[in-house]
Amino acid sequence: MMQESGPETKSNGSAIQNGSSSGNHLLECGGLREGRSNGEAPAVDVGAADLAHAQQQQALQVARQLLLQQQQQQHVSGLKSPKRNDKQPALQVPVSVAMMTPQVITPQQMQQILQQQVLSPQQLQVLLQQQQALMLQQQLQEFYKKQQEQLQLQLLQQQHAGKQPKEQQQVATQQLAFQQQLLQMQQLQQQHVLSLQRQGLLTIQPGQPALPLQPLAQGMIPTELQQLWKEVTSAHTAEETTGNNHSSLDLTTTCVSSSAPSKTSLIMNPHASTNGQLSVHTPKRESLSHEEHSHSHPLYGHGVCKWPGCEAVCEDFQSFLKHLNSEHALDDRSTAQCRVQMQVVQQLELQLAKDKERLQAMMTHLHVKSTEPKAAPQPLNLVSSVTLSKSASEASPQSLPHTPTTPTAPITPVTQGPSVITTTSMHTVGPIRRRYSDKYNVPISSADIAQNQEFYKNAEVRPPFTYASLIRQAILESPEKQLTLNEIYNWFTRMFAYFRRNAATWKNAVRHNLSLHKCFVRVENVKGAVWTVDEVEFQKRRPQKISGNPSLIKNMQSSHAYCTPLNAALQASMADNSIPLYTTASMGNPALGNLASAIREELNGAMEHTNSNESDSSPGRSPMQAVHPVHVKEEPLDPEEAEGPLSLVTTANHSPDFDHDRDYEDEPVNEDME
DNA sequence: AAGGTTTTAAACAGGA
DNA sequence: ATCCTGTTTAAAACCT
Repeated sequence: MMQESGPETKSNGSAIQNGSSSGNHLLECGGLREGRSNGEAPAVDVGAADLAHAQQQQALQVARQLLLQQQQQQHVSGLKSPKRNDKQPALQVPVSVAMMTPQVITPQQMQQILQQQVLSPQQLQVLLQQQQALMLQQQLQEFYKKQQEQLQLQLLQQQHAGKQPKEQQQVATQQLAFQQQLLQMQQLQQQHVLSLQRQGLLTIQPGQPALPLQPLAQGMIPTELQQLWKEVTSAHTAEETTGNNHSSLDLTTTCVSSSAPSKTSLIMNPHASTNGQLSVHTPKRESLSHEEHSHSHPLYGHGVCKWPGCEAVCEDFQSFLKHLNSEHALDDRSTAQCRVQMQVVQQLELQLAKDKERLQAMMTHLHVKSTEPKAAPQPLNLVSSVTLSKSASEASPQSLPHTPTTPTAPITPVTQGPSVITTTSMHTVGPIRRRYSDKYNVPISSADIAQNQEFYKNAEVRPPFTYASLIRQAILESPEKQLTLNEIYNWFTRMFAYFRRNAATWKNAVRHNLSLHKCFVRVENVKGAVWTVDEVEFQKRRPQKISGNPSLIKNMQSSHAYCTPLNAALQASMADNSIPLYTTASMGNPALGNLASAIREELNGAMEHTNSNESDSSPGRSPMQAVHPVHVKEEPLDPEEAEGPLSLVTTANHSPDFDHDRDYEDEPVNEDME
């Protein structure tokens, strides 16, 4: 029965085969996504192939025309136009182009494209995103016009009327509000794109000009707008609105507002430094000098001071620092600007939440048949760190397009175009058997850490941990540090949605692992047999070591030396005590940040390694970057983050969702077969 | 590139 | 006979 499943997949159909094979390549290298998206012909009946092709061409033609129009408009407006567009199909048009061109596809045009159903879902999606971006752009421009008019009116009034303090304050207030709105709109667009990217929806391929965030932001604001901003800021300074009653916010600390941008950049930069799949950064950014990287400062970039409205050119970081201290010292003006920025950030966060919600609704709507509802709000890193293509085809080889929740390989049924939104974009993923070290490179938004437990509980995504690690975790979480096989099963199904299907497969794997690894000890009990963990053996099993940060490792080393002979429980608690160190350190690391098991594991691995071979901390491993103190410094540890990973442990045993003794039905491996 | 690890599949045995 | 548990082998993928 199961024997058949493997071969059957391979000989199943060309569509599926193509999908999964290209999907595998996809996993390996983001650059190939491009090729895949292009070359991928919709899986249609051979008889209809020509017709479909013609239709697709037609729709592509429409899309190209629209984009050409956009380009022309953009050219007229004097903006830089990427040159590759005309050569590339709609899918590959850089979003930045669309972002800067105030042209929206009419509903009719969109309808046309949609009705044809021949644009690949990716193409549709890009178009959709462009439309959203364009709407935003239009809003911005309208807003700009209105504000400009208002402002000029007010300036006139100010000149002619007597300068009464009240009016002055009013004007200043409005100017501030204006600044705020401008910034908000500007950042909203960035944020919007960013959010799309973080959802895994928007993928900028490495091969094409990536969306230049910074230039984009600047490009979106007409020069006069910036001029206006400067006027406003200077006017504001002149008037010295110390009282500033327009804002109810109390600027208790400047770090509040400054930490927000810094956080943003922290979120973005790691993304940029991954495999390029989700890269937001520009090629230009990539080519920044090492010095610049080492001096990364949220207020400094591209040799320019990024203080709102400043843009002073600073040749190097030192001069920037000087500039910062001299021009943006703690005074009323800076304080006011900070306050504004604070509000901007707040609004953006609100807006982002709304947009995310909207996106979720959109995807749910477009993806009725194959959406995993919980998948969208998940941290991006998780998606990228987890499995799929391959695993899905292995785990449920017959997974057909209609499979409701299986995050399958990019199978692209022509009749369900939109479903690919999730299968390809959301789950653009790594190979199934990635080990922890891989995930060191995967960035995470620290705020999402706490959600991961819920995520794995609800999203059918393969957890990036080995069976052995999971089994061990299950056992260690139990009060007695021992579990029956069935209880281990239950833990798996309780904690991971992924293990609620294909039970035969993973249960077999669990048993296999229990038997295979010496670290799992079977203990005869009155009621039967239970499984325990021999921690020493477990550590022997994994000589994988954490390199780098010797101090950190050494820190734990001493305690570990005493702990080694202790039983699993003691060691586990010891590891728990050390977790905050690693939690902070693993900020940029989704997989490690998620589960305490992984943290413990790494912890133990590191200590084991250090104990057995102190001088041999192999350098040059990217993983350690995530554990490096510099990150600790940049991302202050906040309680929520520190407790994120632990929450899995602490909440695991009282999950109301599942009945402990109720085993999930063994779903046949071929559940997806007709 | 080799060797170790992990996953998946499967055969088999013993007990309930 | 069937299911569960446990062991073992094998192959492939993955990782260092």
